[in-house]
Amino acid sequence: MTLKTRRLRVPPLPIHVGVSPAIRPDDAPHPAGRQRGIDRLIGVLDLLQRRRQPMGAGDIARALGAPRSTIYEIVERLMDAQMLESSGAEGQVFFGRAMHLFGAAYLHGDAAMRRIGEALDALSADTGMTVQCCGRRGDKYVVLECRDGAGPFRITSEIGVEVPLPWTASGRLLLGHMSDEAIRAFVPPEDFHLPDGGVLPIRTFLDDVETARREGFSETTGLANSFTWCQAVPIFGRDGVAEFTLCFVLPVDSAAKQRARCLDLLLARAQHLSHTDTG
Amino acid sequence: MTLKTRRLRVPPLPIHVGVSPAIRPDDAPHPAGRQRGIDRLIGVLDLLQRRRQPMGAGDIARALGAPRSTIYEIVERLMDAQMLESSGAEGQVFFGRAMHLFGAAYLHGDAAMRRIGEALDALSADTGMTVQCCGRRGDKYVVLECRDGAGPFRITSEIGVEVPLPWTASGRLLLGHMSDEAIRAFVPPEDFHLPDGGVLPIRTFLDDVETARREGFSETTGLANSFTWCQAVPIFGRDGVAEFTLCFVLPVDSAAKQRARCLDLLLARAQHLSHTDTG
DNA sequence: GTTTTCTGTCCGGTATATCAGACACGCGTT
DNA sequence: AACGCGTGTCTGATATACCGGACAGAAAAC
Repeated sequence: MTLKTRRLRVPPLPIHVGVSPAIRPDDAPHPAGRQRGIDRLIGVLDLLQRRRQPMGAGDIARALGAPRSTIYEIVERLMDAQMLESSGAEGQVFFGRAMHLFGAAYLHGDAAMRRIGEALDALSADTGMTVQCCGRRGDKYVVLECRDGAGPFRITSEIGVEVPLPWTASGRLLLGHMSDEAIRAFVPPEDFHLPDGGVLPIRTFLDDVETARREGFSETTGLANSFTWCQAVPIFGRDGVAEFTLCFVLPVDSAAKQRARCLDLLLARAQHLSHTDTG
Repeated sequence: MTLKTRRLRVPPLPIHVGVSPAIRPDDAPHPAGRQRGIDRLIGVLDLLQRRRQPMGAGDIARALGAPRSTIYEIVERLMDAQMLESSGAEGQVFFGRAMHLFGAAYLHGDAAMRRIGEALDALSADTGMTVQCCGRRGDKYVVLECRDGAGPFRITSEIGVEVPLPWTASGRLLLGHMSDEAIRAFVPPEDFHLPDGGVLPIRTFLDDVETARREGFSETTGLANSFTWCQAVPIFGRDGVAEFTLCFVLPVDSAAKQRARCLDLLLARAQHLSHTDTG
């Protein structure tokens, strides 16, 4: 239970237009002691998914605080199974072909996700704008699916990028089922620090969540960046909790009329996808 | 080392238009004895990817010849990590959200695969036909990526479906780097039994492979089914081996002129994607 | 009704996977 | 040369993960 605050060398995370990646304190707490191979394996995959770039076995071991010999073993086994493959420079590994097949099987098998994909296609075709489906992963917001907009200077995003919930319109909806206290306890304090250096007051965020819950949608701008206008609407699961969101990422200078049209399209689609019958 | 030939209840495998799934004898040989958690985990994922449908923990254990208690444990852990999620009926599990994120990271990170995806988009837009990227997984052919054609009775396929190599045009190219003896040793004898009940003579197949290697493409019909005309061209890796193929799946009654055009498009794209400079 | 079959959970023993550490090697710096 | 640093491989010891089997409850079969 050694809680190291020492900050290991953090490799530069890629910067993406539209959403900037989450700043993790560093990595999951190192529970130390002997761990199961399965847990090591999951740690390796999660690490690669967050770093979003090939890593060497030694780097992985260091980042996870795991024994090198163990990680070398596991990485080798994962490469046999094509879940990892050598990538980039000598000795670097990243996700392999098998992961793609597993992921495709998920998309194909999950009826909700398949319908959402069709909705994104339609929204993208209708408007030419960047549209996303987002959800929660741990205490972060994550892009689950997206269709990039058209045009020379299009705003794009990347599946799997994690961002603090308070930076996003979707975040206001995805926490709509929680009480103020629950939200305070759930969202890490550092996630209220915006990338421009400012700090979002928690009270403001809680009010935003309440407003979003009442109005059934959320619009934000100037949070993760200053050049996008984000619209998000909730997709409710059977339990009435906002499981996913549909989002448009519009240029901040888009016309009010177009914004209104996009929001209407989103609301119609999301209502159709939700499991609640009470519109 | 009990080699059970008793055939366990085999759940019906889904039938897909265009390509029928591979008939596995049943499952991988059960090595028996105590196994590592990691190997069990990989077994679970591979099993679900082949069966292509949710399974209960008990079913998984039976299919793998693994102890129930172990599989229950591992499935639970995988659900915690969102690599599996409950799906379908009570107690059934299938791939989860995390697998999708891992798979998307693979597609994003693998430069070759990303360029292939763009090529498929272009080919699909140009022709409106079903187009695929295929590869080898073990001794089977597998669809790695696809874009389905337009139209009311379109021919579709599904990422991840495995099929015996001799049933496909791509199979003739993917074995192009092997000697006759190597091919005989590599392809399971039962894979020469076609779904219509006929048997493909090995000699014929070897000649096909030779022809495909010489001509740089392969066309087949009447193998996996009788209503498609398949065209495949190789994408060579740095070592000169056909690592992927690009394929059109055309209706068998398509015009010769259209076929010729499609083949030309394929060849141009694949040459551009190959790592060989000797066009 | 009884019986059988399945599911999900729990428990103790032991085969072994994980771990710490050593080692050889390559590479860049002093 | 000597040194520091990082990589990849190997080994032996031991903490424990995996396994077999038991158990209760539900559901299906008879």
